Amino acid sequence: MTVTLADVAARAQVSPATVSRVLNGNYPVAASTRERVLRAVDELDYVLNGPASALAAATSDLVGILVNDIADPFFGIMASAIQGEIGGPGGRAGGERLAVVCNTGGSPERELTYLTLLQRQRAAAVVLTGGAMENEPHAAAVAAKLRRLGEAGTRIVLCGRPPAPDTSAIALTFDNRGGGRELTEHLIGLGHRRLGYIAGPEERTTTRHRLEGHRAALAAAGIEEDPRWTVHGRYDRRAGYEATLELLRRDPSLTAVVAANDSVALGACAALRDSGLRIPEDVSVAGFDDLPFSIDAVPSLTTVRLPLAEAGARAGRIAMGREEPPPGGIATVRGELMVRGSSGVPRG
Amino acid sequence: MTVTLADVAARAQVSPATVSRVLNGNYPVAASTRERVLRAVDELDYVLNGPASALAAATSDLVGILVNDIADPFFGIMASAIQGEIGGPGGRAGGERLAVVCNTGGSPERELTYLTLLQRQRAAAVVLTGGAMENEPHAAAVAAKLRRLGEAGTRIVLCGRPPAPDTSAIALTFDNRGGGRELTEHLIGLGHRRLGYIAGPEERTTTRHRLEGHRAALAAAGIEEDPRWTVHGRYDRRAGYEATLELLRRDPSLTAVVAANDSVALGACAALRDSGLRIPEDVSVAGFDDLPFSIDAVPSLTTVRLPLAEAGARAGRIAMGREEPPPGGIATVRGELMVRGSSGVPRG
DNA sequence: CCTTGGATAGAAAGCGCTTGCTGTAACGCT
DNA sequence: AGCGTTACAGCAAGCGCTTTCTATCCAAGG
Repeated sequence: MTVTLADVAARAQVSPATVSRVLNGNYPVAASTRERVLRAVDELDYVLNGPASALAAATSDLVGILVNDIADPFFGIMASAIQGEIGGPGGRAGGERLAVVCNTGGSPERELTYLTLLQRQRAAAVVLTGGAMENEPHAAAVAAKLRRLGEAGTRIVLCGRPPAPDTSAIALTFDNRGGGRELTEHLIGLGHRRLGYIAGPEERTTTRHRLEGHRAALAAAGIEEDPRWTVHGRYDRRAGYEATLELLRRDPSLTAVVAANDSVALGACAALRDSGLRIPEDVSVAGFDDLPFSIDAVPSLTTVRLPLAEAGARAGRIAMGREEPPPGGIATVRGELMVRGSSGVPRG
Repeated sequence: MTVTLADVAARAQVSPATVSRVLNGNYPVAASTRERVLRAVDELDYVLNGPASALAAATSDLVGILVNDIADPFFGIMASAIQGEIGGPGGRAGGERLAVVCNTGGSPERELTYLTLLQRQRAAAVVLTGGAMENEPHAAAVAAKLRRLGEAGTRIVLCGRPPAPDTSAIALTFDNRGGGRELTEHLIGLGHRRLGYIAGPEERTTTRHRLEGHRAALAAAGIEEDPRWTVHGRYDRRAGYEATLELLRRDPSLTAVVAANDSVALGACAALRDSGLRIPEDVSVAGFDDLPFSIDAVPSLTTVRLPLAEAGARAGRIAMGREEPPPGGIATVRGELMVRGSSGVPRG
């Protein structure tokens, strides 16, 4: 049936142990023997049995990447960068590791399920991307899971996610608060005093941090915030569209709309246009993340650029043990304000 | 150290065999025993050892999804849909399957590497998304790999990819040719006679099929194509921008630009604007795929909608054996022309 | 009251690979 | 020449689980 190590060994006239060692290249094997073995492997078209190998060696070459929404380029870009650092050489058995992307869809249960599945597969490393849920029992469950994974030797890296105390997880955290604050300061600097804010889903750290930054900027400028100015919704275009209509209904005098991210901002732009308002003459709009399409919006989007690819690559290297973790296991990744056409001086 | 089946068995005062049977639920176990076992599992916080299980049972619960570019929503949307159908119950051991997304980056070598890795893991199924390379030796290598995977019992589904003859692969193919033709017919119908075409990378089936559709429409309308009107590039915004400038340089009298996909079209729009041309008054633009952001372009993009999520979901179900494959193992998925603001009657 | 059979539970043989330990040549040194 | 080394190669013991076959118990049938 399927070719096994023993078959290769027989064909190469050596013991299975020798074949294994040739394949793993972690033990001296005479060049002539190695060649004979490799030829046999080739001739028989042998493919290592991953599970058997993982069982015997008590390690696997699987690396898990958890994302909230794989259809969102925010995660896609990070995942791509992470995977780019993982696919390369550096491991056992041909130096290939299987980087796998798991889509939680933002669901706490699926997040835990995937972590269990990865634990079951004895993953070599796990990278969790994006914000975390602020739901206490869930957070505790995740922390417990991470602790157990860490104890089992799985390296854990958080990319764009707040640190997980009491775990061995390395955290590369985005400075969402700082970025949010800078963005709103920019708008205030232009003269805006009545700013709507379209926040992401509640109970997410990203949502809260960006909103806190926004409010900090308002407070620093002595602007008293009107509760009507904040609406929560999902992190997508549709939510931005609807939230904007709602904001306009609540207070038509708003001169700026700050969105939780770029997709939401795009929806906001559409809603404003459909309401007959010009951007930025009537209302300024700002996003967050600076995804590739943001520059193509008309007018192009003022936003905060997050170095997603760089952060992902770094997370990937750390997960592979190819880069030193930051001191204290925590690093903050800052965003950069990108001022573009969608923000301007308010009318009147 | 780590908890094993035997530990659970000891705690529940049963044999390991019984624990295994409780966990897999494929053999009668008295309710009282089952409960005792489950309690022990819970108390010890036991997690099955995936590799050991896969080895003993000669099957695994891994499902691979190959994508060309995970940062591109085109693939993200499909991957998300596929995964949505796979994550659910229906398998062994808790009914969870690990759907893993592998990013080939469009590289033939990585595609083969990933297929080998999945073969090594004895994946339960593999879904390949997106166009294939038209490089003969590579195509043959992939076909051989797929054949071997199929023989090993791995179910194979192609989603948005042409059929692979002589393999057991089920194919859900996008009608790129038909879509391309319809799109160009629309533009011709508006009165355009000089149409630039920004094609994707050569050697890809998707690129060729869309281009063939375009040319078929031109031919049907009796328009002789000028070789200067076609430029090849990558499937991203940047390539679209540059290709458009090149097209304009070659023939400033073009009245329409057809792009290989929406991202490219967005880049084309930017280039046209930067060249001082209005859309669609001076030049019409069309894309392909109808990704979520396309409707937010200004003007919104005329394009061909591909039912990515539906096709992905179907592919996922077929991969899980929960839906009958189409007759002959091949189904064609049609696109739908979406006429929007970026296409109009040519000037003059 | 013994037999028959259904329902469970256990014993044990692997699944295919890795690796510590045990040979065994060939080599270099005094 | 004799002996310690070095450099490979092989043996065999698992890794933790699944599953076939067998054993046991008990209720029902004769």
